[in-house]
Amino acid sequence: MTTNKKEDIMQASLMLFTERGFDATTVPMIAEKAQVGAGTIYRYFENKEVLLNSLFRECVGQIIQALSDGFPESASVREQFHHIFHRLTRFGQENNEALTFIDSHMDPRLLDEESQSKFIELLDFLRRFLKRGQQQGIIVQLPPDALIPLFYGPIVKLFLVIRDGDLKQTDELFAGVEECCWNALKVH
Amino acid sequence: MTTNKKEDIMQASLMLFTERGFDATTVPMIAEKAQVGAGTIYRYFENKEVLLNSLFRECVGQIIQALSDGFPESASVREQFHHIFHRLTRFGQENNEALTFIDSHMDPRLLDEESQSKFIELLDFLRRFLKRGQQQGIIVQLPPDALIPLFYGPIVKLFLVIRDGDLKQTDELFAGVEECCWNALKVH
Amino acid sequence: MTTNKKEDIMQASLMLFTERGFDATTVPMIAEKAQVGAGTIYRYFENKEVLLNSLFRECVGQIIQALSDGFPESASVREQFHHIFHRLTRFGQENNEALTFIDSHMDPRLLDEESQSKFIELLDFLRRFLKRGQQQGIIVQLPPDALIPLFYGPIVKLFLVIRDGDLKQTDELFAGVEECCWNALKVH
Amino acid sequence: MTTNKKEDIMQASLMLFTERGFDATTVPMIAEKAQVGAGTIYRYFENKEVLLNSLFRECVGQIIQALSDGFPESASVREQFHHIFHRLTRFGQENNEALTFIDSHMDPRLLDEESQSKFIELLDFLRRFLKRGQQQGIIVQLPPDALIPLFYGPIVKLFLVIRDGDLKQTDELFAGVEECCWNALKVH
DNA sequence: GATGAATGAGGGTTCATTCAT
DNA sequence: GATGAATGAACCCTCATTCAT
Repeated sequence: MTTNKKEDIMQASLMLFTERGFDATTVPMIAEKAQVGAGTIYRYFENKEVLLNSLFRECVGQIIQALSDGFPESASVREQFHHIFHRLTRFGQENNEALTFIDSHMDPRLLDEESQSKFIELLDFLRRFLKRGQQQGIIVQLPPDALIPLFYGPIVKLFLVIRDGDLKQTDELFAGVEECCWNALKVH
Repeated sequence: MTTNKKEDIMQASLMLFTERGFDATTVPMIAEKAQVGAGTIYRYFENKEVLLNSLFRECVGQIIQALSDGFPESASVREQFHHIFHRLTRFGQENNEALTFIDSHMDPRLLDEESQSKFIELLDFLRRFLKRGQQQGIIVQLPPDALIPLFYGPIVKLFLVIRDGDLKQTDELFAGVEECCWNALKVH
Repeated sequence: MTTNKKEDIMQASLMLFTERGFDATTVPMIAEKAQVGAGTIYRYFENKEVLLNSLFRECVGQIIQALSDGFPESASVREQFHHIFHRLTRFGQENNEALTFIDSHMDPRLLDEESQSKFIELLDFLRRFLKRGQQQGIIVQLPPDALIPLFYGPIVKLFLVIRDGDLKQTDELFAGVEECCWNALKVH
Repeated sequence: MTTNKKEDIMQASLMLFTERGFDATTVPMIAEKAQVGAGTIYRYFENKEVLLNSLFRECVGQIIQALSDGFPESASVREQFHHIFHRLTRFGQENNEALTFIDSHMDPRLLDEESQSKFIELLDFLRRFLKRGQQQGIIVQLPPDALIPLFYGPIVKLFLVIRDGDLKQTDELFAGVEECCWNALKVH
């Protein structure tokens, strides 16, 4: 089977968009990294913006998948949080760019309706978890949208710091940060 | 007194860079918003990139100023954290763009040495605070660079959510988030 | 076979640079005359200045070629001078712009090292000829750099006058001028 | 008396136009060299092009003056040529730029009617001299416009070589070149 | 299907010229 | 009269996109 060009293009864009940003990434750059002709990209994606949106949806979808898959519905809130945190960091470790890419391309000027909906789907998953925790009196009573930044923000930033080489990713580190984030959320 | 054009240009750029990003902001856009001719911008800034760096340094400097000014050197770690959190959120409230602008333009491709140093100055201020707290056994023993995201990240994200209109900024909200962030940092 | 765009661009630039000068020639002008898109020029030449230098080197190279090719090494000084004068004027007749172009673009602000070297190569060819003539006591004892203007200058100017339509180019004219130039050089 | 600003501006332009060419010389450059404000230039000259033309006419006028003044109407052709050659080189020595400036700015796109007429006046002076010499059978029978390059061209080029520092200007040099040029013109 | 040469709209930037001081 | 800050037209150049091969 021939190598999957569409996959190559998406992989190359992901790296370049993450590294340089959408605007600073040129189509020829993507073509070169993906080892395809520039015109080939237009066979798979209507234009650069559509490519971005496909990529964005794909990445967000993967995260939602990672979070939903095997989610311990009936476990304790703490255990559910562990699942979320663990899956998020594992995803980040396996696919370092995706997390950063999503975070730095959440621009309504670039994302279409569908991409934005997809991201809201992710937020809703997190909101639901938080609300259940609040109903059980375990998670602090603040608007969920104010709570999400308390663990999602640190995770994203953490991978940025790691990527810059300023921090080594170890299980201890993630365990420590998880504990901190949980302390941020839980009622004391 | 004549209006200060340089100030107008910086103000306009700040808003546009924050809103659209550096690359998606054109010089004519800045000129129009600042109500000056496009050429005028080049009387004050060598080029668009220099303008970005001036702005970046200015904003980071203001934050450092806000944090250092009246910092309670001899107060408790908790009180010092309150100072930092309060000044940061007050700065964000008074100057909503600046915080977001800095966070979204920390690109080594765009920032020169001096700008990066200036930002490190800010990080060092926060690192010193965290280390003192750790020496007193009050703040958890994790690398400071892993701790900074635990309160700096949420604050930045919070203002993004606020700017998108999804959340109203109230004293209660900030007080609540401060408590959460402190819980994330402190030893339990 | 497709038309050679690079060749078209060089031909168009040669005419325009000669007619209007480098600074007064815009890239769109070149594109229009060469019947290519403006962007196409940048596929073949890094920028306008590189185009100028390519053109300059090409033209100087052609002259050197025309002079060296079949140069009568063992003939008399007079015959060698005839060769030089004849080839120079024939070159000027066949390629009217090139001579004028070179003469009017010998600007160290525009020419790079390599272009300047190439021109020195041409000068050296002429200097060597003059020195041999001086050693044989046939050409007057003045610095070669003062002698070159005595025949190279008039030839260039002659083609300027011709181009302005003030003079018709005939064999008699060139023969007459050659005789004059030789009289300028030779010991009487 | 205050320093003559108009004179300063012309002097500064002469140097810059000669050194860099008309197009590569900016009005602020002239202002700085002339030690006046940029706006001041427009008090004396309608625009940059008018300044060029004033300068051109002034320089050509000075040469005509230098040639006409004390011209030995009734002397021999050889003596008349000596007068012309001597005055031209003396002018070049005293005012190195002017000669080069004129030669490199003889562009119909830049010069107005009047400037071109003024230059024709200079040419006519030279043409008259040549025709008289031809009538006396002393100067070769070629179109005067083909003869002028034989001594005017070398003189201009000579000062270029001198300015580039490749040749020292001495009386012997000029005497030698004069002899050569005369040999080019005279009937043998 | 795949390519990359070609295009031209639109960006950053310069600079001749104006005009309020 | 003199100034130089301000302007905006016009430059050079980039790059998303097309299309002949």
